[in-house]
Amino acid sequence: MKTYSISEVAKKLNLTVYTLRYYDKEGLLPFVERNPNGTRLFKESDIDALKIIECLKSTGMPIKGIKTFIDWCSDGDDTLQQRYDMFMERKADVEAQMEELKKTMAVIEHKCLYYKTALEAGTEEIHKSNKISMTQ
Amino acid sequence: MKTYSISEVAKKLNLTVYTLRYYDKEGLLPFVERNPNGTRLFKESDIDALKIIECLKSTGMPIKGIKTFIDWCSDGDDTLQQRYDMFMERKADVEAQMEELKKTMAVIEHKCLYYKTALEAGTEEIHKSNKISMTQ
DNA sequence: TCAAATCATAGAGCTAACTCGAAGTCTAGT
DNA sequence: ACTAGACTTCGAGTTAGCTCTATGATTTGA
Repeated sequence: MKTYSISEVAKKLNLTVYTLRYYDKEGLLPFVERNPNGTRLFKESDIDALKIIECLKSTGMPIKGIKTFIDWCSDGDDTLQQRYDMFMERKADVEAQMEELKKTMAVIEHKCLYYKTALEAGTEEIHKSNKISMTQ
Repeated sequence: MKTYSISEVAKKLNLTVYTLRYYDKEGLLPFVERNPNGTRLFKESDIDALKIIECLKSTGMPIKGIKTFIDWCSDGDDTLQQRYDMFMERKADVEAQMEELKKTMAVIEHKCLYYKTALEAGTEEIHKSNKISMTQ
C-alpha cells in the first residue's frame, strides 16, 4: 500500500512538517503508523483524516476539541451519538459565522462606498455635512 | 455632550475594560479624550469608531493593521486612497472567507448525514462496505 | 566513503490578543 | 473621616498554535 512521508503530506495539504509533528504530539494523528526506525508512514486514509481535521479547524474548533473527536473515533460505535452531536454543533456554529460575515460585509461595503465618494470629491468633508467622520 | 466611562463602553460593546485599555495602548483609540485627572471620556462617535474597529477585527484583520487604518484616519484626506484600497481588500478577503465557509459547510453537512446513517444503523460499519472509516 | 537530505525527539522560542495584579488616585456616600 | 468602588498605569502572566533549534539516526547518490 502506498504511503507518504511527512514532507510529502505537508506539501499536499499546504502545511509545514512542524505543524504535522505538532498535531501528532497533540494526539491528533494516533492512526499514523511508523516504519521500524520510527519514520511516519502516512496512508491515503490518514491524509483524508487530516482533511477532516483541517475542515474542523476552519470552523474555528480548537485543537483540543478536535482531539476529543479523534479519541471518539478510536473508541468506536459507542461514541457515534457524540460525534453526530459534535458535527451538528459545528454546523450551527458555521451557520452563525456566515450570518456574522454577512453583517460584517454590509458594513465593509458601506465603507467602500463612503470612501469611493470621498475619493471622488477629494475630501472626506463631503460626508461631514451633518454627521461625523469615521462613523459613516 | 454625553460621554461614557470605560466600563459603560465595555458593557455596550460586549468587551472588557482590559480589552479597551489594551486597544488604547496599541494606539487604536487616539481620539478618546480624558478629563483633567486622566479618566477616559468616550463620546458617541468614539463608540461608532469602536464598532468599525470590531468590524475590521471580525474580518480577521490584526490589531496592527487596524492601527494603520486609524493612523490614516488621523492623517486626513491624503490617505483616502489607502483607506479605500484597504476596505476593498477587506471586501475581497471576506468574500474569500465566505467561499471557504461554504466549502467547509458542505463537508460538515456530509458528516452530519454520515453519522445520522451510522447512528440509525447502530454502527459505523454501514459505511465501510467499500470505503474507509473516518474519510466518508 | 562521504556529504547532503530527510527523518526523528525534546524542548525552547515566538506572536497575537488579551488578562490580570499591584499600587495608586479620585469621588460619592455614611 | 473613612470606606467602597471605579478609575489610572505599568508590567507581568496566560493561552493557542505554531515554529524552530539542537542533536542524532538513517538513507541515498557521486
